[in-house]
Amino acid sequence: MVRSAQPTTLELAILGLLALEARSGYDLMNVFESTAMGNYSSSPGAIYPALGRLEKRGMVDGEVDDTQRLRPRKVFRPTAQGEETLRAWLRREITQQDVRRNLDELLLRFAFHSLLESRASREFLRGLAESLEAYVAELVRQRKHFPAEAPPHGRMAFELGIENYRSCARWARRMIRRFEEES
Amino acid sequence: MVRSAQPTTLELAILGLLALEARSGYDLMNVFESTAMGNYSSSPGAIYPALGRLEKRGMVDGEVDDTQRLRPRKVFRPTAQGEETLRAWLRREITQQDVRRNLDELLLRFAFHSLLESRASREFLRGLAESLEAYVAELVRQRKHFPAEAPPHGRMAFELGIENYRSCARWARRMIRRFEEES
DNA sequence: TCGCACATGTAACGTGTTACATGATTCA
DNA sequence: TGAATCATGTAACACGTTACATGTGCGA
Repeated sequence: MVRSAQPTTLELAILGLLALEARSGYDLMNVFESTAMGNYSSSPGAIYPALGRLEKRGMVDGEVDDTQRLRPRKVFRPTAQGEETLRAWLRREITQQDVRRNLDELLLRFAFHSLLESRASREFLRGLAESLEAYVAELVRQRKHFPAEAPPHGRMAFELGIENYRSCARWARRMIRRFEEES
Repeated sequence: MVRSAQPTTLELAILGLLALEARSGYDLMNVFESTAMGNYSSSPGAIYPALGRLEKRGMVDGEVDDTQRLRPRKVFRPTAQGEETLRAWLRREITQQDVRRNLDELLLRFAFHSLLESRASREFLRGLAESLEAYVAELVRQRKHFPAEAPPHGRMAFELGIENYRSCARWARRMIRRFEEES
């Protein structure tokens, strides 16, 4: 239970997956390899050390399962402290920084929002939509002042960037509406 | 001119920027900090060592400029070998791997395609669109076999992922058309 | 004289990547 | 017997992050 440096994204992704369902390191590797979470890297050299760190910090708890005929597996689940850390991460205020540099992480966070009350999700989505819309507005402003001699391909890539942020914002608004219809 | 390990994305981004225009480390920091290339991290602790590595490998060439009244700047431009490495990167075949895990890098590559003939860009875009469409098809297949008990928020995030890949594919197709209209 | 913009760097540290090592069980 | 799948790990290495250190000239 060592002093807790703030967890890496991989550690938080692992924590989230374990909160949904107890898993072994091998299970986690498969999730990262086969599902759309693939951008968070699998490979034993990342997973096992991350699990070790989480265990050392008292975030997860491993239990050996040798009921199966194969090599015994070590199945992890989050501790109370781990759950708390996870929830704190899920609830964290959305900053402009996050939207600019860590949009993927924000979406990962949202993916685990099933662990929170639906009220929290709605607030999260609202914050996300607002930050995205603000950022899009800024990008559009930047585009206006693009120097004429700027390379055309750079400009095209920039257009795509704007479009993606926009479509993400629309998605967030749509999800908010979906939540409101449900209640 | 040491044995050349394959360059990191940051190194290639730097190489591309220098190919567009000779710059100092400080200039590069500003580009990464103020433009939409912000996801590639600025900060002297990344830029200067990267420039050092590129110089050591004979990819870039630094020249001290003390015509200005301020502290002398070291302005870099790519060597012939650096340009070659850059072009090889820009032309590299697009793999499914790239689309899944490094879409950002692909877009960065496209942003520097002004350095190539427009024929190469069209081929790049075609490859990109095809890979994206194949990946979207696979994701849609995955979605069909989603277990019913899968957390709803994860599913929603997954939907956004599909949408983004789709919108990127549409962008690529649109850019191809734009190139064709020009010629 | 103080702070700011310009400008270049270094050192410690943690983490992901790659590659390797091991071990049990099942099936061809 | 050998390959495949299940399963857990370690070691070297390179890179980015953070924080620190330094130096110049200009304007308030």
